[in-house]
Amino acid sequence: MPGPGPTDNGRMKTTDALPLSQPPSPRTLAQPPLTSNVTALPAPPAPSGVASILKTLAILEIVAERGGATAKEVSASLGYPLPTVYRLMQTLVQSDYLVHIRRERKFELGYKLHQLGVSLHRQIGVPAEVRTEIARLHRNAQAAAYFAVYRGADVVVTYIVDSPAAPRLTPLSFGFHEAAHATAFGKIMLSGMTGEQRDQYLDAHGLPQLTPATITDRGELERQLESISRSHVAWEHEEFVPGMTCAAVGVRNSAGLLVGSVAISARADSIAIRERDHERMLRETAAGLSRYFRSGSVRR
Amino acid sequence: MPGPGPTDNGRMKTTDALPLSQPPSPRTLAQPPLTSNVTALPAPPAPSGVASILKTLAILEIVAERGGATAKEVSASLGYPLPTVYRLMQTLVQSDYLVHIRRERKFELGYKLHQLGVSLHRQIGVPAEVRTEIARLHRNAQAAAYFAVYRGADVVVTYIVDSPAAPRLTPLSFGFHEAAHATAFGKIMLSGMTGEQRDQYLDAHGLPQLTPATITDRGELERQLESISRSHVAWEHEEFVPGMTCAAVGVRNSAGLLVGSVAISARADSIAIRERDHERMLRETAAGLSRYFRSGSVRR
DNA sequence: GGGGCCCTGTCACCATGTGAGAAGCTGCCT
DNA sequence: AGGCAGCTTCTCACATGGTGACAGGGCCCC
Repeated sequence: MPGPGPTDNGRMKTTDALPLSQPPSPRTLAQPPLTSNVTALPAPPAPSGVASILKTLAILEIVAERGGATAKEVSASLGYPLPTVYRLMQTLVQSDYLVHIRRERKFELGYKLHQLGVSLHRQIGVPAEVRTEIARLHRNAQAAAYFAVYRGADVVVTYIVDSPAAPRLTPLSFGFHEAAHATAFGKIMLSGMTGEQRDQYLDAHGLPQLTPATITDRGELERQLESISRSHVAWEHEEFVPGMTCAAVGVRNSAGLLVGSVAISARADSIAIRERDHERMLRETAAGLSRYFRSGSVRR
Repeated sequence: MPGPGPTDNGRMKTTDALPLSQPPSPRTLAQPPLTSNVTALPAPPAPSGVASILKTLAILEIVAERGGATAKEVSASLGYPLPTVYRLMQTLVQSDYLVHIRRERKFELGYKLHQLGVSLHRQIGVPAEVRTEIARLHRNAQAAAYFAVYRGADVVVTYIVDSPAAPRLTPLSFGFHEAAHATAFGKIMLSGMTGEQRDQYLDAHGLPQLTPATITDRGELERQLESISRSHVAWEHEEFVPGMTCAAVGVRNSAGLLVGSVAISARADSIAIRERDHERMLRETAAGLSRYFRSGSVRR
């Protein structure tokens, strides 16, 4: 068996069972080598949780990543014994989360995942007004345009309009909710939290260094958030993706609470010369959407 | 619906029918001993599979159906003890399949489901040529138009074009793969199988009666399939949805194998007068797509 | 301040999932 | 065709890991 290293046959704590190995989560990207000193940080995600379920979900994600996989491949890449893999996969097949394509001897994703994806979008529900305003912003600013909202404890991108000429930042897509400290819309949302909420959030997520310019010092971030809450606009210069810059403005509801934010991104050099223009367009879009969240109409 | 119900096809309406699902506490609950007599029914629910995973997936689906649910609601409607529900849901949260919205004390679907949905669509991958041809068929026939393919052991709808004036049959959407015996594209696919494959399929799925006109007799179905394999067109008159009728023609690849089928649906009365026209348009579309699957181009 | 929910621990039990081994089952190669 | 070499399913004894009653924080709302 091509298992990694010494196959621990005996009944041991299969501590390596951390199935979070492969998932293409942006969490694991951009690991600056740093000094390889053994940081005592409890970096590995807590292994808490029901093991068999984590295993099953890991299988699902492997199949998603590879665009279909055989049981053997799954067994090899996750290190689970073959009969276990079959049992778990059959359970997924039975519930329509996977499909077994016997002809090709492999498993692929099942249709239930389509339904769940649709349900997710329905739950998030971006109103048509938001969509048209973000599209308009994209056209006017000739930059990728985003809308993000609070959801639970996260800041989530819920709508994006871009084009080949003005593409989105690659890690950004619907559902993105990491790295608030390094994105413009993330900073807007952080600046709208109470100090306590912010502490809790930053404790949980940390300030990973994504580029050389990423703010990793808590004090510096706090100072910038302070200034953002006065100017009502957040900028981010190559702190998230090298060579790219972002700006965002908050959207508030009738109670004056921050409900979301509007953002644009563009190449750092191209946007620099037009900061004023871009800020104005952002502010106009945000004002229109704030009106919408107050009164149900974008028009003044 | 709650996945655990095997061979419960014909259950397609996504009504919010209370997920009675499986026995709440099958073992622990002391059953009134007497009544155990009979019920020699072959135990319709075959709860084969890993129980904890079925429970977890059932939770996921409850949250999807209701558009968010509290742990208590889940516990009540599935009959699982509260701590168990919390444990399972937290595991899902940890893997981004659920999100816990503390403010509203409820759980909603997580972003991983979006990624998985996207992966599913990528795996199924409907070519642009198919999309444009189906759209053209919809316009010309002024009827909802469908494309379905084999996938594993199923016949799956992968693309639909409809409009308010010519809406799709309500249970039909991307990923639909039930009731092959009652749909036109299903009949086309069944007619392209070997007798053995067909037997296996029908044994597994049965011929549930969906409307008064549904063919539920295996012999009658076989006879009709026979005739379909000669005429190369399948009709279905109110066998799937009352008042609606469907027609389908197969699409073949260079090896002459059936790879998919094209279908349209319309009100039974409106389509009746133009059967010839509709058949012709279906045949033209199917021929074009067959050319595409043979040579990579729709054009002759 | 108090009461009523949510939510999260703790813990002993034992049902449940686990994984080695081996037997079906295909389809491929010779 | 035969036989082989995978893939897939089954069986079974074991102890692990999940389970669920209970109880203790935490939070909001009355």
